[in-house]
Amino acid sequence: MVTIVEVAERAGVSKSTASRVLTTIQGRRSVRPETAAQVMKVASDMGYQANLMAVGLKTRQSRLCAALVEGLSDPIISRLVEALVLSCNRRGYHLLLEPYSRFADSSRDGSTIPVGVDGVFMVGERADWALLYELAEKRKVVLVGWPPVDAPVGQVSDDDHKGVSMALDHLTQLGHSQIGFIGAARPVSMQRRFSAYLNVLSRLGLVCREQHCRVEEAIPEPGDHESLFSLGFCAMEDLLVADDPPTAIMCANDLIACGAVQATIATGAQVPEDVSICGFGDTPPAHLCWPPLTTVQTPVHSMAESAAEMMVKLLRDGDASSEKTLLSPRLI
Amino acid sequence: MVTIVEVAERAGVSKSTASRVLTTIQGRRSVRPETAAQVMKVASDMGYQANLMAVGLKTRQSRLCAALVEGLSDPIISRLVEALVLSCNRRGYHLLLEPYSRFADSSRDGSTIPVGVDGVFMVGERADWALLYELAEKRKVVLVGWPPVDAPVGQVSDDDHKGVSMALDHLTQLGHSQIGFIGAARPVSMQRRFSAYLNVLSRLGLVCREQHCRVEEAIPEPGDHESLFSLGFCAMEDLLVADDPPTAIMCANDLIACGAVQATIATGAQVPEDVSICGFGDTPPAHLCWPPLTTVQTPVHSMAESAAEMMVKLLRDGDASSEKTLLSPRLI
DNA sequence: TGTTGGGGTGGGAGCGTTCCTAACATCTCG
DNA sequence: CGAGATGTTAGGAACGCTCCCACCCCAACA
Repeated sequence: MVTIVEVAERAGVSKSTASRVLTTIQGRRSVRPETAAQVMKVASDMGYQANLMAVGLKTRQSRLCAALVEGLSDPIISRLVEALVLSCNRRGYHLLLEPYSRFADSSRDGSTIPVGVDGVFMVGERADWALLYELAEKRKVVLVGWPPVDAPVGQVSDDDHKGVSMALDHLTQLGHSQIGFIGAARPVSMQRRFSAYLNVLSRLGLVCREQHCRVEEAIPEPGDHESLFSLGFCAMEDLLVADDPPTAIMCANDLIACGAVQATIATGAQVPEDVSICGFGDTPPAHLCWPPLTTVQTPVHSMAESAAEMMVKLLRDGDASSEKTLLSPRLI
Repeated sequence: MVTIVEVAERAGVSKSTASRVLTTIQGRRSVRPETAAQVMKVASDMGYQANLMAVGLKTRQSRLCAALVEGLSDPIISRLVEALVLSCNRRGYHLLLEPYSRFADSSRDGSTIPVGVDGVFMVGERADWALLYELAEKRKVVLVGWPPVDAPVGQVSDDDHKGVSMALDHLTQLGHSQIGFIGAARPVSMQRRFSAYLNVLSRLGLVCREQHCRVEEAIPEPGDHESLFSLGFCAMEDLLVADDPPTAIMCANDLIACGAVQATIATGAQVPEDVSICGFGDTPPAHLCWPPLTTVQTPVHSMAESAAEMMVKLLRDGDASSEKTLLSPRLI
């Protein structure tokens, strides 16, 4: 472990000068070029790396952010987190992974997030408002993938309405007019997708038949693939045996869509010849369906990029105003 | 931000005493019970939380570990990481998520792991030996899910051989004798599964026919679901049209198995009536197949638990000896 | 020649902890 | 009743760093 004083001694300068050279990003602040070069050389020769703890203690910022995530095994979440790590690193920040459910267990006071982390990303779509407000009091918070909320925190989300709209446009262009929906009443993202579905349908001049929609009341656990899959499977079985079944189905996410596809195939029908099925999220499961699923791609990379950018801006400017970014998805 | 001196002042003691009370885990070291209780009360009233940076600077340990992971979007990896976070937290450690690929980009000198993190988990099955040895020089390293390696690092892995053995036992009990295999030549886990397959087959007194095996040379990227899926799909299509096709297939992982199942169904055959298909990993995709896949469950939770335990032991005892743990999977 | 000014540099305090050492109080026993 | 043992507490240095402040030197100017 080589310290800055050792570097300074070897370079024949004081630790102040060494510090000045080593911490200055670009704007030189009055240090002779030769001195700077010398310090730089010695530092890299000795393999000097600043001690995170000491810097953090002194400057009162750790360049550490926490990512509060619930259900990392959810494919879309894991892709989002993966992208977020990269985006943060690119800006000189490291990411601390904190599970969310733990807060529900404990006194949910957020105290398990160590003092010293600069900011917190809350990623997922399950909202714990109490925790959010508490966290926002002492730290910068950026919500990723959450539904819009009225709080002084940064927010990045994908545009569900636009995604649904794109999907339904696509389906009507294929000639469908009887378009059903399968989803759940919660979490909020699914709820929003359903209302977007209703909304877009009326815009397109189509009627929504109640018997073409299945919105389950049971709230699936995050990351619980099986129950989502079987939700789609059962709902689809149900829809297919009814009179006058829909010719196309919009699903609230890919897992549900996979279930729906399998159910359709199990009854002997063809996808997409007999029924068109559209998913949402462009998660890995979408690639595991055969035939491949049509799906709305959540823009994980640009979401992560925006979130990280928003965080550094929040941290730099201390701007507490609630900034919101909505990103458009793409149809695959 | 409330410091320990403020707590001490309010409690009417010196900061030393406050520190003694607050840091002592259980074994009381000579502080009067009433004093301790008083300090405790004041601390919790004021919402005192020790400053991570200061503690880290002083004690020279941060209670921070880095998880070097490649391909978080791989379902088994994300489940493993999720479990690892929990296991670490339970032991008072926080987990820093670091992408792996970044090291390949940069000078792969591991310098992006901030000074101060106590230990590094390397999770995945893609081995970068150079990086490993370099890391192991200055830090405690625990390998999770890696193939066994001869280095002074902790190692936790699942028992591939046993898993394959269990699966093949199961298949033979169902009456199969013509058991094929689909996999790839890399990463090492797949390679090991194939050799386990050959091994177990001969133990069972069965012959391995070359035309029943497909071991692809192309190495799939971690987290690349599509290529694994299509690998399984194509290989299975191939196997089914051959003369005297196998009646059962052991796949090197779940994604491949999913592809194989879909390919079988696409040709009009029934699973498992006509062909039995077995996966490996018990990843979410296994639940998305219809009919549900038989699979070998990787014991992610116990792997994470062992890895975390091994890390704290390594950190505590400074024991550099290479400890290895093999954990048995379960058949689902 | 004395004064100013500014570029370049060193000294040192202090960030919030932990922990070593010394001091003090109380008790035990010869 | 005093020496030593024991238990409890306070003081202060140190961890590695940043940054404020003071300092020095030399050119420029009066």
